[in-house]
Amino acid sequence: MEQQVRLRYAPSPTGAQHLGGIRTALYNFLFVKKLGGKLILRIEDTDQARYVPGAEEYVINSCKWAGIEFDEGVHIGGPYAPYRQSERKDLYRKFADELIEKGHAYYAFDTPEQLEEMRNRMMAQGNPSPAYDHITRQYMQNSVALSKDEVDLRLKNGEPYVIRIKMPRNEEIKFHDLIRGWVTFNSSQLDDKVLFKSDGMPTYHLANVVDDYLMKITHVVRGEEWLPSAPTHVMTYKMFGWEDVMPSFAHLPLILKPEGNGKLSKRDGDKYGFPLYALDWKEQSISGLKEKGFLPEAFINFIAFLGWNPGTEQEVFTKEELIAAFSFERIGKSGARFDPEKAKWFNQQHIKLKTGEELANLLIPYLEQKNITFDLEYLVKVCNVMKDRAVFIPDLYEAGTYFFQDIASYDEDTIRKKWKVEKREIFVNLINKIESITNFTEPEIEATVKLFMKENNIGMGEIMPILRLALAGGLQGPPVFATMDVLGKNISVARLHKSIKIFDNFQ
RNA sequence: GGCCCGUUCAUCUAGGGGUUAGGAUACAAGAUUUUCAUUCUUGGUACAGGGGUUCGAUUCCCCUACGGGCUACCA
Repeated sequence: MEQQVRLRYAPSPTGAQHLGGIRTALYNFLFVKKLGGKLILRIEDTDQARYVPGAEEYVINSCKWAGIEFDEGVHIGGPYAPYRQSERKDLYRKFADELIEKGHAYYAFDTPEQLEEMRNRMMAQGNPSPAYDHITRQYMQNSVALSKDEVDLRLKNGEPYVIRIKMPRNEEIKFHDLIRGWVTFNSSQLDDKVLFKSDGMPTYHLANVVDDYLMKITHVVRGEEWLPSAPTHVMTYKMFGWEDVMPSFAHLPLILKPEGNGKLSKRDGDKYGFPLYALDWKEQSISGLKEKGFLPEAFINFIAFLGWNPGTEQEVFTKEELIAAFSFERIGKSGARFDPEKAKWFNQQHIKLKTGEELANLLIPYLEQKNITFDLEYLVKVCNVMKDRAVFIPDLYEAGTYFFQDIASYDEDTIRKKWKVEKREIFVNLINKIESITNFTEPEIEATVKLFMKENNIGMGEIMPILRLALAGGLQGPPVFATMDVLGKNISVARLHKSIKIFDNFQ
């Protein structure tokens, strides 16, 4: 019988999680949904020095907004609780001890100063990257180099120590990566990583392997920055005798900065004039795509395409479609640069997919924040006529403020260009005609105005810009008749009358 | 420096021993629209370089270059 697919997203709460982090969560989610498995949210907070309060909530909220749902995790519990490594602290020690008993790990008493000295000495000898490895360990303060009596004494005296993995010499470590295929390392190149710190906490390397084992994780999907330490993890599984249940690995290509070199980093913040995060986090001076007016559907669609593609020409995907189309085989191997322009296009596409009602509901929080009052039914109408003109949600309002308040300012240059005094009388007649419409709807208005133009033998170009100017103050916007329909008869007519007075100033 | 992973238009990418190397974004031009936006049409720009293997290489192999990651009692 097939083992149930279980994946985990395991961020460390050291700051705001950017696009890359959410993309990792998303790929985990898509795969789990496609295969009907479980997704776990585990918090890897073994480094108390780097802990940032609020980071955990930020991750949870970001995922929630993006529509990434978990089946188990720190925020919802589950059969393998607790899901926060700091709360699992007591359970790691015995695994470290087990490795020591098996001869796969050892105590190391070296102080930070001694380690520093070792590195300086080796660098002075021409070694640019000194490592605590199978050679170095023989000359250091540890239970491999020291006598048993000495070690026992130090332990008895309560000397601080760490537990290091005893990486074997010259062994080939080969593992299959779902994205990269077979990857090979030689154990002699690997160092004796610390598994258990002197503060009583495990390091990532131990906690990660132990928890994945305990939580029956079947696939480890994480960023490419983990590839160099993957062989250490593979070796750890082997040392525990867990090879038969070792998860599959998938190391994702990194997301690169919009400009310049390097991977996207937590410290990139807002420096590109475009949010690189899902949500605002004011205390950390971080602004989010949500607050910018991104739709979560567009957000996941876009980040999914950063490194993955379906192999077809379809680009606009709903969440369900992404789940159906997703596979690791179609993830690329090279890093992808984040492109704000393409991101905007995705948002525009998803806005077009929404109904006026849906858009109105998304716009409401923005309007409330700006203290703009509105009628829901009216708002829906505005959204319907504005949606082809919006890239971000606030554009629905910002590109058509004249739907909500008096015209703030008229485009004077255009008035000078389009307004002809000799047409004044005919324009007044047209206004009267419009005022006489009883059924004030787009088709009615259009029929009336067009009939008027025909009777008076005037062209569209002579009258439409004037109407638009009178109703919207400028030359952009939805079709004039639709605009009047939305505005309603009272306001439309009032603005037309008022415009005459304004135009009169431009003889 | 060492180890590992990469390299197709400006960007995201498809493709794969013989193709006019395809799509999308951005950009430009045109059409539609009374305007803007939408939509549609058209256009330019890409297989990092050098060696092999082969009748033939962008595709397979090697080397070089370039890019990236890692190189902590951080994850």
